[in-house]
Order: sequence, then C-alpha cells, then structure tokens
Amino acid sequence: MIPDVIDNDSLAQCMLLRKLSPTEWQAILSGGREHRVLPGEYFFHQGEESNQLYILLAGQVKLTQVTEAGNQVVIGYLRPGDGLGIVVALSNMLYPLSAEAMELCLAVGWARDDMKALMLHYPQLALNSLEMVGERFAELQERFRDLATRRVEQRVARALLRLVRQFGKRVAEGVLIDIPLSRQSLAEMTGTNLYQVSRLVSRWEKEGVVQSEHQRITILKAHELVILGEDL
Amino acid sequence: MIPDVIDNDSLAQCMLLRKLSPTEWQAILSGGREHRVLPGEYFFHQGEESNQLYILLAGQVKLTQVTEAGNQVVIGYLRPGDGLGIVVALSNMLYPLSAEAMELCLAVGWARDDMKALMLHYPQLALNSLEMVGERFAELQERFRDLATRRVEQRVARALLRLVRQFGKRVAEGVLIDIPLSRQSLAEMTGTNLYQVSRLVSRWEKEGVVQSEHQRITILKAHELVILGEDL
DNA sequence: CGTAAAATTGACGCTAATCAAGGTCCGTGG
DNA sequence: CCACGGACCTTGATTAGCGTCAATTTTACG
Repeated sequence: MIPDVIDNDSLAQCMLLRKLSPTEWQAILSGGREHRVLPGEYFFHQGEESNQLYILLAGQVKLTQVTEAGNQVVIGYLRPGDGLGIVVALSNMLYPLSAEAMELCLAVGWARDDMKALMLHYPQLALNSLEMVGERFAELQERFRDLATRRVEQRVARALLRLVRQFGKRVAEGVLIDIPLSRQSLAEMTGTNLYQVSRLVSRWEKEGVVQSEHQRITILKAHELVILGEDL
Repeated sequence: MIPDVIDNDSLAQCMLLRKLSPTEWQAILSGGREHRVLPGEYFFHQGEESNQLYILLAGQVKLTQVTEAGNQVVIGYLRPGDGLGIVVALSNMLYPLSAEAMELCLAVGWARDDMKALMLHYPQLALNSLEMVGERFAELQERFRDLATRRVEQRVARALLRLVRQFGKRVAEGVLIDIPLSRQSLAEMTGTNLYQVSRLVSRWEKEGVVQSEHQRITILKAHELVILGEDL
C-alpha cells in the first residue's frame, strides 16, 4: 500500500498517470512498492540487470555513465515526476547508466513484468510512457547535435540554460540553478574537462553574466548566455 | 487495404507487430495507409508538425538534422522493420529531424490519432513501440558518450563498426557496408569533417584494415577497427 | 565527353586537452 | 572552536588534436 506521503496533488502532475482516474491510480500504484533512497545511494548501477522501473516522487537524481576508459559522462538530472529506467526495463536490457540520489528520494518502483501487465491492462499507461520517453529522446538528440557541431563555450552556455529550465529558481539577482553543480559535472555534461569549464565560468563571472559560489551557479543575464550559445 | 507486396514474412519479423496474431496485424494495418517514397524524397522534414508515423517495410532511410548554423548531423539510418517518427508523433512534437529515402521505400503510415486509438485497443502495440524506442535510445546514448569522451579516430572506427552491424553484408574480402556512404556523411555521424574522415580512411586502406571505392566501404579486418575504437 | 559531386592531400592556425602548482571551501574529529 | 584532510576550484604554460582553406584528382552520370 502506498503511504499518505504520496498525496494526490503530486500524483496529478505526474505524466505517467495522466488521463487516468484516481481510482486507476490506486490500482496502478498498489502494483508497485515504495522506495526510499538516501543521498549518495543508487537506484541502480550501470551494467546491472534491469528488472525494476521507478517514478520519482521526491528528491533529485543524477544519471551517469562510465566509459571503459574510466571517463564519466553525466546524462542528466531527474526531478519529481520523472521516470527512471522505464524504457530500459521494458526492453530487457542492462541498465546503461547509474542513477544516484542527490538527496533523500522517494519513488514508486515496479517489477518489469508487473508493469508490463499493468500496461496491458491500462494501455494509457503505455502511451504516457511513450510520451515521457519522447521528451527525453528529443533532449538527448539536441545534446548530441550540440556535441557534434558546437564548440565548448557554446555547449557549456547551452547546458546552463537547460539546467535553468529544469532547476531554475528565481532569486533576487537572477535565476539560481537549484542543484549542487560542480565544474566537474558540468564538464561531464558537455564533453569537456573541468579546466575549460572553470575558465569559462570565471570569465562569465567577470563579465557579470553569471555568479557562482561553491557548487552553485546563478544566471544573472540569461539573454547573454543565449547569444554565447548560438555562436556569433 | 494493404497490398500483397506486404507478405506475412516481412511482417512477422517486424518488432512493432510481435506477440500479435496475424488477424490482429490485419486490423492494425488496415488502420494505416501504404506509402511509396522515391529515392531522394522525404517522409517528412525537420520542423514540420508530426501527425504521421510509419513502419518501414522496404528500402533504406537516412535521418538528418540541420543546426541553426547550417551544419548537418546524421542521426542514423533505418532498415525495413524500423519505425519512423513513432515517439515524436505520439508526443505531439514537431519532427526533430528529416527522413530521406535513399532508395525506393515502401512503408505503412498511420495518422497520430488513429495509432493512439489502435494502441489503446491493442496495448501490445504500445509495449512493442516502447521496446523499439528503447533500442534506439540506447544507441543514441552510446553515440553521445562516444562524442563526449573519444577522439575522432575512435569515433569513426566505432561508427564503421555500428554500420557493419546494421548494414554489413559478407563478401569475399570481408564485410561490405551496404549503403551509399560518403566521407561527408560519415563525418556528420561522428561530429567531424570530411577531411579528417578522408585521411583516416586513406590511412586504414594503406594499412589493409578497410577497402574503399566511391561511396562504399568494405571492412577487411574488423578486429583491428575494434582495437582502434577502444583507444590503446 | 563534359560537368558536378566526391575524395585526396598538404599547410596553417586555432581550439581545447593536459599538466603543474597553488588556493579555497567544507565537514569531521580532536 | 580550531586544525586538518579531502574535495573543489583557479590559473598559467605547453602541446596535441582538430578544423579550415586551398589546390588537385578521381568518379559518376547525363
């Protein structure tokens, strides 16, 4: 049974459950299990058998890959309402990446076969999943194109803008990216190294475009970043 | 009505229709329309409203994107059995890329809403779609990681190996990549330019790893390419 | 046979990765 | 509360990798 922590408001805005009735929510959710994951712990690791999929209800999650050579790549970050391992688990693949909780996370998890059964019974569930995957797919494609065609400066600028869209929080001076964000992670998102990122952020800070503290970046002039990202 | 050209054999191996019965195939296919697309023509263009989705039955299709700056990126190639615009159309997005027929193509196309209705009626259809998307997603993620962490030489080597897996055809000397493949296209797949690709292919040809004619590449020593792709 | 597209090769210059050295911030335990 | 260690960040110098331009050759196709 799903605890009271999961109120109807947070469920209503979850894309997986759209166009389904609250009574159907109950049926679907009771097929899953509640999971709590502590900061620093993992939902799953790259390379494991994928037999479990989740919907994140609270907390932030970081998705990373490691290459054979040991290089890390940050695939992205998740917010409440996002899905974890949905396509992967349904395709019987190994998890292609690791999902780490950046703070205390609350999620609902289903066994692969249970979710398949649910989807066969509530086809709208599968349609919603397709839509969720579609958005993620589009974003990955955009980032792929960035990596293929743009220079480091533009890629980092655009990565910051994406993070603003996802985690932006209005503050007095501008928009704060409300996750702990190291130079290293930004580099791993944009296919470069921490040195380049550090240089860029330092320069932008001198120019008054951004403002940065330890692991925190605030965008002061988003329009400037847009221009930098477009390459002119 | 779907013509006889579409025999049961080619349908049986189409992932979209797996775990469905031949009578269900008929119902699903009769909700769609047959399309023929001539070489050089397009299923759809980047930026158009996506209200149509397809399953490719015969022919090869090239997926490309253009950036604002005018750079082309090759997202990939499709074979018979692959889907076109499935996620995109179901997510009510604009087509994020263009799909060009490289030869005479035969496909079944559905209107977005018709396919949604079919999926609600035959949930297995939606599950199969999710699985198809999953594979494509994993491949894109792999290529993203390549772009983020590997040097040009490795990326091109690995792109060739992927193409071998997809379009490889055993010939006397080795494995032919059985699509017209220009240096330019190979460059657009790997985030570099035709000059680098030309140099690499020339060198590999001197070393006896590959053999190339106009727009055709044959891999003679795949294991060598694997080593090059791993970076040692 | 002529034209346009595709491919080759060399030279040059810039971008970005790498290495090194030192500074800053943070949580932990004495 | 302060000292310490580890993670995070900065900045400069160096160099390798890569993109770009230019000139030429090869190939396909009408």
